[in-house]
Amino acid sequence: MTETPIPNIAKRIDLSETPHDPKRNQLLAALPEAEYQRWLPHLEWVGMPLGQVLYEAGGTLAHVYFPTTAIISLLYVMENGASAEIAIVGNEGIVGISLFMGGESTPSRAVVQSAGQGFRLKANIMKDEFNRAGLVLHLLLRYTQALITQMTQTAVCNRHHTLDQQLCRWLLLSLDRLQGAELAMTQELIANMLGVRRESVTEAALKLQEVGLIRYARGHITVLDRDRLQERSCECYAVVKKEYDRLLPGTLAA
Amino acid sequence: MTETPIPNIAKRIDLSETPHDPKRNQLLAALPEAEYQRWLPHLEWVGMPLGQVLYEAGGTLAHVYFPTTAIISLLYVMENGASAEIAIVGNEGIVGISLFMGGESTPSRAVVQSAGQGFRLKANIMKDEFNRAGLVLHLLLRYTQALITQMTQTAVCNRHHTLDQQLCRWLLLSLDRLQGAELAMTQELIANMLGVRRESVTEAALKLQEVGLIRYARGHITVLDRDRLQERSCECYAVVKKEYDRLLPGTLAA
DNA sequence: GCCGTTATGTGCGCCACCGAACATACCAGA
DNA sequence: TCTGGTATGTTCGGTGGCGCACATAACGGC
Repeated sequence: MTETPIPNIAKRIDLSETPHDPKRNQLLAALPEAEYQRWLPHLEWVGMPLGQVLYEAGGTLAHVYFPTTAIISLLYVMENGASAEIAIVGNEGIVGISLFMGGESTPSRAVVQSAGQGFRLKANIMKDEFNRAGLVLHLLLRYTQALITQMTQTAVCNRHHTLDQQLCRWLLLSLDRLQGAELAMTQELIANMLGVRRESVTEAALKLQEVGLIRYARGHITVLDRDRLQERSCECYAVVKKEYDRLLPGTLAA
Repeated sequence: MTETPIPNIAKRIDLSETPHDPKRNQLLAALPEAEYQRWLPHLEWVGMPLGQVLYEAGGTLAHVYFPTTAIISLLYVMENGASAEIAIVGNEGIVGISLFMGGESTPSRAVVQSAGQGFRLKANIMKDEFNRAGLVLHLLLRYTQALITQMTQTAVCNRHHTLDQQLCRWLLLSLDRLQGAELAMTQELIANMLGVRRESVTEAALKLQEVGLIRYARGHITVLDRDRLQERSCECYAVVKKEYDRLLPGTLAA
């Protein structure tokens, strides 16, 4: 293959980049201006390197996270080490809903799936803001419902759809939470997310590459034809997308 | 087989039975007394026959439901008619969380999985009560988080576990939400819930019957050995159970 | 420019579940 | 007591994904 060489992750995504606008997180952007101004001094910019664990299953949450350019996976890891992704959170959302839902923890883990940046807010501040009720509360609950839909479709998809379809869905969900059409992601990692073998991902990815939907090269996927990817995907992607759009208009890109 | 004849559902569960105590729903029982007294006049007793659809995917919710003796399935039905259960709600919970979560509707359906009774509350009353914030809100949100855990485990279970294990999990979850050790449920219905073929359920149920864990007879399952059922189940059941107990102590039976 | 590491491609037997067609058994009502 | 519907049991070929063992290929540090 004679592709142009693709530099590695560390070079392409500069984690030391100067902090950018918190409003690149769509949930923060959707806040009423008064709340936003109140939060601003508490919003702490954070780099999110690939693989970083934002919180561990069962662990206490010290912060909630608002990704801007990073993507976070909510992952359940079983006793035997096998894993399955429950949902994907990007700049449309918030990581750590159990904090304001009242559980303080969840049995799942939050891992950086795609390196990038974000902001975080201390747990007690988040709780206080949430408990003021009003618009913030309702915004966060609507977001949570959208997240529930994503989890629901994950369950359905795991039950009924082929790996091919699931890979398409997963690429589309990830793409919606990123800028650009490229993903830095090895097949090994994708396999962990989808809860399948790495070899199975290889096979599925090869098929997509053969029909020209994506281009794959050592940890870098470029989506070449988003529309046909969507055609090939199962209905699950559309259901989730539609629900995010309905509950949080303008929040999701694409 | 020379079992004692088992009368059919209609005879065993008398839907015309006089209304019983709303506090048989554990969420209602967990309400502060002041709230409970305020809700009481609005709580409408309802019979819930097998198969009744409490709300349709995408439909507007006129009420929220508090099952007492009934069990409700949250079910996603795909375009091609295949289905998959997302979560089970019994007397520990409430059906219609999207009402107070702010979405008003969900892409999934709520169906009576086991006939029984319950109470319902008009949508606007529920919303008003929720928006008073305070204890009711936090109780409902903790419940929602427990429900999210159940959905999460459904996704994981669908991905990684055998039908045998899933059937055990499903029986245990259902049992926890019922009184007694008997379930009125055809294999066909269970197959719809688990999103598998009826024949596969037959096979799995036979195995369980052979080792003496259950007794199966034309739409009636009797669980004979709960402990061994749990041993045979995957970790998913325990994770869900533990999370309900943690978030809503004393709410789940067994 | 070499070399260990990491990422991807391939082959093989295996098994759980599918889809379909069919056989049996039980129940309910005429 | 017959009869039609409903619930359950059985069989068989097909297939998607698994587990394992390798082969290849690209990168990146020296």
